[in-house]
Amino acid sequence: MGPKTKFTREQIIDAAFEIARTEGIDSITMRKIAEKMSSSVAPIYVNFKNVDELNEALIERIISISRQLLMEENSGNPFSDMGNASLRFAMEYSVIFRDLVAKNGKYMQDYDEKMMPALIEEMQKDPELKGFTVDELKTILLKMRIFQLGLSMMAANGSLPKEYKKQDMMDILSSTADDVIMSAKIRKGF
Amino acid sequence: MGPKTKFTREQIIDAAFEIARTEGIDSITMRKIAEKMSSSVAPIYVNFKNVDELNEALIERIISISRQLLMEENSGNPFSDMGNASLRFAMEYSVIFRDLVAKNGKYMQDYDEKMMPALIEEMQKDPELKGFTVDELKTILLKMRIFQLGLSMMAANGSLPKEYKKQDMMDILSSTADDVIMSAKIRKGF
DNA sequence: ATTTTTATAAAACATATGTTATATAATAAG
DNA sequence: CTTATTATATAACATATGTTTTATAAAAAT
Repeated sequence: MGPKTKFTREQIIDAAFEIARTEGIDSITMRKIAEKMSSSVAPIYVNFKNVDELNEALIERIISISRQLLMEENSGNPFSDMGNASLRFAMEYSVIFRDLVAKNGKYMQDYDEKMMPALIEEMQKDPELKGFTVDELKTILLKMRIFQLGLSMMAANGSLPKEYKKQDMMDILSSTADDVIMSAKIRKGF
Repeated sequence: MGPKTKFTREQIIDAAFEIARTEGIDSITMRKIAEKMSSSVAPIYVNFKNVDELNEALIERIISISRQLLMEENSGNPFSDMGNASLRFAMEYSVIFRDLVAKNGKYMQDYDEKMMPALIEEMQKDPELKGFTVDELKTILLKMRIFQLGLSMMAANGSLPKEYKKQDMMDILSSTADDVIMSAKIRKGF
């Protein structure tokens, strides 16, 4: 029933991901993928109807990797976990991170909106955050999501101070979280 | 000495900018520019050696517009002015803003590094910020730059809450600035 | 008035890229 | 062993795009 398969769907996605990682998603071409696998473009078209379908598979792969990074974080503090996972992704896959943030509000947005309710729930359990209304918690969360995006973006762009290491980034993230929460408490009169 | 010029360098940059504004910088092509001007590509090559030179001119135009936006802000508070200018740019030219942040750490970076010393100086004059060391001021400034980038990015991506207007964005920016400064004071024992 | 210069248009050229068609050979089915 | 299937390579095709060439006409210089 035909010769043995030499190039699998996964290998093709691997090659595409590697190009995206180093040169950016827009730099992917069928011929480049083939070259990276030392094949022709034929195996690609056996596994994918066209370039759009391949891109979908690539996005899935990227999402799966980001999910993996998040699962590897387990401090117990979901804020911190999401911040660290986001930072790690932004640093390890900076080109892709920039592409995603710039091009696709969509995926990020869906992802965020899916996480929001769970995060609010987690916050409500946090003794540190007792006494806040849901609206107040939402504001705190929004501020932190904004800061986290800015921080990850700067990390990906290399526009943080040169001496900044990952730990410094995590520190400033956590310090700003403290700022926001402490100020919210003071405003409430705690 | 030749027929009257029908298409000036400025008109060409205008057309390129309009394409960048609506479709993104990468979507600019010589033929699209020509079509927008109802000309052939010939006038473009009279005014620019090649596409790289045109892109340089476009970047200059973009920088000049962002400078213009900043000059139009004059609250007296340089923080607030930069934040508002950044937000306005992100909202009015969201596609270009995303392109710039994603592709060109370079320009943004040069710009930021040029502004930093002036901003630190302004902060030292602010009575609100009396008593902080330069390093402490730098940390406050960094936090605010990070937040501002995240906020502008979210504004450009439309990923802020739907009901958020520009005023709400300016409010949350200013509120977070308060958070950061208030917390810094408390840490110092003020 | 003639010539020269040059802004523009139109077409051609070179290259890149997605996609499809064709040929080949390896494997399974009979 | 023969045939059918199919994974792969190669080449071809269609389109997009940067750039150059050629032709034309308008303005200036002579």
